[in-house]
Amino acid sequence: MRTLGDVETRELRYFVAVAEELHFGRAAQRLGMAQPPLSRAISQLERRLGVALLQRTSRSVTLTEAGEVMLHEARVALDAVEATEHRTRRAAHATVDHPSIVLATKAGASSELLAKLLDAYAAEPGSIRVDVTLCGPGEQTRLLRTGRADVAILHQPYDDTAHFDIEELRTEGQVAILPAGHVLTTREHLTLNDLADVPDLPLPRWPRPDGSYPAGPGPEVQNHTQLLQLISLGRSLMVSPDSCRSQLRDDVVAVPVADAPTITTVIAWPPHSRSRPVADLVRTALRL
Amino acid sequence: MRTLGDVETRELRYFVAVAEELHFGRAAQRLGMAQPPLSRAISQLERRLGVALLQRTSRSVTLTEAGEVMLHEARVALDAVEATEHRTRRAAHATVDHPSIVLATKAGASSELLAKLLDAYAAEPGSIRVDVTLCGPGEQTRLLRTGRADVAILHQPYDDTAHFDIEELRTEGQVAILPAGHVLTTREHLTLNDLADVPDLPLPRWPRPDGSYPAGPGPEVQNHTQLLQLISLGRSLMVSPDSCRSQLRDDVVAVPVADAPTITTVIAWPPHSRSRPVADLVRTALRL
DNA sequence: CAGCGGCGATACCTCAGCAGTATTGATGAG
DNA sequence: CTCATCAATACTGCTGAGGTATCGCCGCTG
Repeated sequence: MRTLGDVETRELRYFVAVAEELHFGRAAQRLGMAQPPLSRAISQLERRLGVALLQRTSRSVTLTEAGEVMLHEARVALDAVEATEHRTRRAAHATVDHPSIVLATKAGASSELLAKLLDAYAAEPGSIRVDVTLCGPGEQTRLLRTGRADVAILHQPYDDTAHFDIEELRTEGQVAILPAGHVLTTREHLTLNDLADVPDLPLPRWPRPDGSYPAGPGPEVQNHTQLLQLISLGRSLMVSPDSCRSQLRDDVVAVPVADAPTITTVIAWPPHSRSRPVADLVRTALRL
Repeated sequence: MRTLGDVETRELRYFVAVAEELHFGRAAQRLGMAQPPLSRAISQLERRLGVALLQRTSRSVTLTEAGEVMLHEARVALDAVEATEHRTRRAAHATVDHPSIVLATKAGASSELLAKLLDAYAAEPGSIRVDVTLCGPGEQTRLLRTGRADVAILHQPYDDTAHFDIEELRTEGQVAILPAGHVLTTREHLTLNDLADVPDLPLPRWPRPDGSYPAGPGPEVQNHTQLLQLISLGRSLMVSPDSCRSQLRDDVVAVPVADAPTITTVIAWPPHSRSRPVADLVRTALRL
């Protein structure tokens, strides 16, 4: 008989799968197992905790309030376990191989800032190799939480910085990127309201984490190059931090958006990091 | 055959036990199991990770660099798993029972501040019961990490706030608490150097987390009441935040210590807390 | 309203792998 | 050289995780 206080990661993974799918069959498939043992594992978990996590009818599965909490906490815990594995591996690797750190950043964002940072850090005494991982929006925090990256460049308020130590690097307003020659480009300033319903320039649709796209009129895009091309073709628009102006082609125009949220670029790292190189990199960033 | 990326909490618990004891036999005893399966489990873990965590001779066990990382990360991960369990239980409990939140604070610290906070919060609309857990120094952070508490009052720089969201409540200098009539009480200010080696007032010795005491000349103490009594008997001294003056008996005297680190009292909560009551409590604290 | 289909739970079985006992092998101390 | 200590190995037993077959519940449909 297993005692209380002995939850295994396997159980957490099972629960997260069911809680996300809200369907035992699909969850089992995703986990590469049969449905009955999954059902059993979940109800054992519930019995051991003495807590109902799911409300099941034969037609549907829903989360209880406690289940919602569990889902949230379990994701965090699983990330921490995964981070243990990755960071240990990387630590071992660093001792034999050349040490390096992994920096995660959103593709196409803050590139001059990043370039300056990497140059400045490389010039520091005792600096090591920095592997830059370009990832999709919102992916950086996950890499950092799961230990696949050591530092990340994030953008408040878009990215959730809750689990990290951060230092602010730069704060800037936002501009709308519009096709050259469009009516709106004649204005000095715009507001978000002006941009919400421009019939000929619908907002683009980005893929969700699972790869599907939300419904809507705008074009589906995977990256900023695509989007910029669509904008220059007069098919869409975007709102972006001020600093992106330096990289714009001349067939698009930037117009300040007065009431768009201010973007703060931050450098983030796991809260208990004891990595000397990470500390050096952060210090370098703050001196820029 | 278990695939990579499937570390179980059991393995982490085993590793932490061995890494802490640096002795397979004792670790096995602590885990309530025999030594051979523990040895096997650890070497399986190493093989699966492809990383040497321990250097064993038949006389001693030491951690490799990767092992140090693993120990640190594994503790964090295990706390997160434990937190999952506790918070889920508490969430379920809250829905049937009366909801409440648990506040952890160091015994004997910031009592007037805390009293004011609890009163002010109780007067708020929608406030719920607050269970106060008084714990030993440094214990608060563990309660918060493992989900046994929802908020804590911490004191920088003593407590490690790395894993939490915090708001500063108060900053204050420190004073030395001395027996009334002692020579040092005639001074306007003291320095830490003045206090380091007062032959008749040795610094007290507090228990370590495992219950043992460090060696030294000072008296062993378990709590502040004990220590205050020893001070009034002319056997010891202590350095404490300024605000403790209001609770002093008249047979001890407080003298400012010029170079002692400034103490910041902060309210801390887990970084991803979505608890409405916690947010209310923090807001109330900031308005004090 | 009866039959069908989808879905979670139950019953029962198999086997992987975890834990226990006994023993070996290595190494430092006396 | 011998003994004591401690981790690793060999072998065995059994718990419990996972698979298959099936049931029971319920919404849908003709």
